Amino acid sequence: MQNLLHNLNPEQLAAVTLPPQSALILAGAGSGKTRVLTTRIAWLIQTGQVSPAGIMAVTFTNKAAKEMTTRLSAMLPVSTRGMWIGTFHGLCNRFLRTHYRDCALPQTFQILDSQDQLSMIKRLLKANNVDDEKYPAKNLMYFINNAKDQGLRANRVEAHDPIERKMVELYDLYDNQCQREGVVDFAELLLRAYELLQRNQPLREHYQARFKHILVDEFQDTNDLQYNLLKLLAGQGQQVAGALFAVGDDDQSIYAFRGANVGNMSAFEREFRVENLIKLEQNYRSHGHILDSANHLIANNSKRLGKNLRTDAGHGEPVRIYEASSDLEEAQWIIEEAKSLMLEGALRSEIAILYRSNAQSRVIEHALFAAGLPYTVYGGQRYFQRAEVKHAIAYLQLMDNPHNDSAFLRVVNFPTRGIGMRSIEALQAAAGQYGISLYAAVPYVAGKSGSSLNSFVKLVEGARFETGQLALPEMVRVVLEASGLLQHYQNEKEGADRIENLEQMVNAATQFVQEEGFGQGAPAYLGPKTYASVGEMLVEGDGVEIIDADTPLNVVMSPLSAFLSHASLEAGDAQAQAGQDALQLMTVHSAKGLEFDAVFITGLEEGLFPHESSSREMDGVDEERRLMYVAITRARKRLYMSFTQSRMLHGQTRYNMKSRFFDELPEEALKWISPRVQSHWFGNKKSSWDDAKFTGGSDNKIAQQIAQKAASNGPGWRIGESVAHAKFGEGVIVNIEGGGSNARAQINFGKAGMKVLDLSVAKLDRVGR
DNA sequence: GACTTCACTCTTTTT
DNA sequence: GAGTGAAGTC
Repeated sequence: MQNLLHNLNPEQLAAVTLPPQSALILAGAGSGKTRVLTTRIAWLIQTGQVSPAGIMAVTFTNKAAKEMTTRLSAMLPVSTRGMWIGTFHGLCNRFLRTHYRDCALPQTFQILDSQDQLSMIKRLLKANNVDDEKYPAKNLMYFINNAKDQGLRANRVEAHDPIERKMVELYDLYDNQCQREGVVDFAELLLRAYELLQRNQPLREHYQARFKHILVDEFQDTNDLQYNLLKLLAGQGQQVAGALFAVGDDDQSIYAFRGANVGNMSAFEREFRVENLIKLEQNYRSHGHILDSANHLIANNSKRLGKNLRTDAGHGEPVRIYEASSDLEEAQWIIEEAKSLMLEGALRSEIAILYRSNAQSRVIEHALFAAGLPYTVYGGQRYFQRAEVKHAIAYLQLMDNPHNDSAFLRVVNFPTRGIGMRSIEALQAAAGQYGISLYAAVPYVAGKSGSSLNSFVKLVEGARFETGQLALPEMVRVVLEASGLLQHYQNEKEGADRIENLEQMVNAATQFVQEEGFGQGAPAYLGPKTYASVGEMLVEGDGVEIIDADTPLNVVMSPLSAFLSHASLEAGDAQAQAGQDALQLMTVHSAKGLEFDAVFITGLEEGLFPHESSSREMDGVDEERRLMYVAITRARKRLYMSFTQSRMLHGQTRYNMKSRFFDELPEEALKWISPRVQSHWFGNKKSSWDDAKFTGGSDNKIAQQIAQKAASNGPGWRIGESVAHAKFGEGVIVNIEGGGSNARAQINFGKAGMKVLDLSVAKLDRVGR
């Protein structure tokens, strides 16, 4: 045990060895919070205070859960089996699978991902003749998820106006439809679990008694429903209360947009009468200048629990800041800097390029590709989200639960088999009339379309019959063939990648079966029906069935059901080119929890970072600032920031001002390395930018256009230039009209808005540094 | 019914 | 720019 606790600093040690009471650990970035969390679990078990089955550890991402499990197995001689370690969604899924009857779900219920949820809502709107202009599907989806995240069913949502009343009505219809189809969305997983525990006392008491220690990672990201679920599980206010050990950092709360409520931290402190509050402020990750920047920036947020990171590492290198002329040039600069880092010996995988939104990766990817540098993009199009993979999954879903209409519609005519709009409409009418699924409605459709539908049903059932005894990977292989998907893509010109992805699915299934402990040859369908005979079922209280704590996944789920859950819940990290040493590209959001020797934060422009939509939301800019804080604190040794004068976004060029966050960084930690070039588009003055970059492609045209426009206005002002106005403050020239003494400039003054000023009259200053 | 083309919108982050 | 949905053509 000495081993376990050595090398912990006093605060970490105190946190790890706290008595079994509720505790709140304020853990700054890079302060070793995962270490504290896992060491505490190990310590609790090694000191005999709790058995593995008494532990529940909740995270938000699958990555974090996996990491925790790995670290624990390294620390503990005992197996991590029996502990409940996972994401909120993963654990709730497991819980609902175990108690599917008690929460009125079919044993093979399936999970809708956001895509499926949206398409389902669209269908619902259509079926009910709702004007989708007035009630956009996305809004309704947001409305529903929001309600669920707060733990509210339709009958408990307050409607303030007719629009909301209608939305509530649709919410109810939506829930009914889900129930008919035997599908649940993400939020529903949590809400069902919560309601079941709420309603079912013996069950609740069983779990309360079981989980002596509940540990929550990234507590600042919990939403109201998740917090309430934790309260219920911990048995807050009860005699047998479990200890809730919450680790979080209010400065890293970046998920308010999906219902996260930082207020849960102070609510927790208050409601659980937390006496043990420990701050971890010693940072082991970043050099001084980087940490100073982070501290300085985040100090601009008002509502904070208060925390300042310190480090023993020296100042290190200053933060380098670069102003590029365009997004292309920004990418070029990143590549040059990355190359020189690698010359100094940096590993490619230790260099991260971060951006605010996924759309920004395109330009950088392009440049990296052209430069021949290997890179990996995280997030974005994930494996299980790819169209061809979703198609294959849909066939599997239909075989496990034919009433999943989303799956049905996805593949009923893909590959095409002569079932068109009219057949589908007839089918939907029949299904609506009898209140049944599309699959179940097939017998009610007569005529020609009826017979093609029938053969589709036969296809699905034939596949099920054929694969009845096969193991999951073999089953997947058969389905890929039988569905005609493989053949379809073989005939397609650009189908090679897709076929590869489909074949990859067999591997994914093989790996999954192994990792989850399903027997190598276990039939894909078999599993749940056998659990009663395994003797793992206990009966308590009013005949409530409780499968014992240690029941592994393979007892409550068939390999197929489990695999389908996995596909929805894990989405598959963009198939990481394992082993490949590559540059890491990702959004700031997905960088959370990671660290790199060198980090580039790109696109630091007003409107992009902070994002323009943030100014509309309450405390939106504060959240953007926290996001920036997360980005900065990812870096160990080197930090780069960049912004550009012009950027191609959504098909048009935009001219943004540099991000306000630059003004919130400590000047002494920064080094501005952009060349100060006034008019690099004019031929006479050679800029230090490589003019070669304008020699080809569409950018060349844009550059010429801009140069022409600028030239016609004589020396002085050009588009993209930063200016200052006595009244309006700082701005960026977005456009210049006319010439000579008539020249007028359209200037984006950010806070003061867009203005058109007469250049011969307006008093403008150049903004230099 | 299948397939192509065109016009249109919506562009933040994700379990 | 991409993805969607509607309309047009075979």
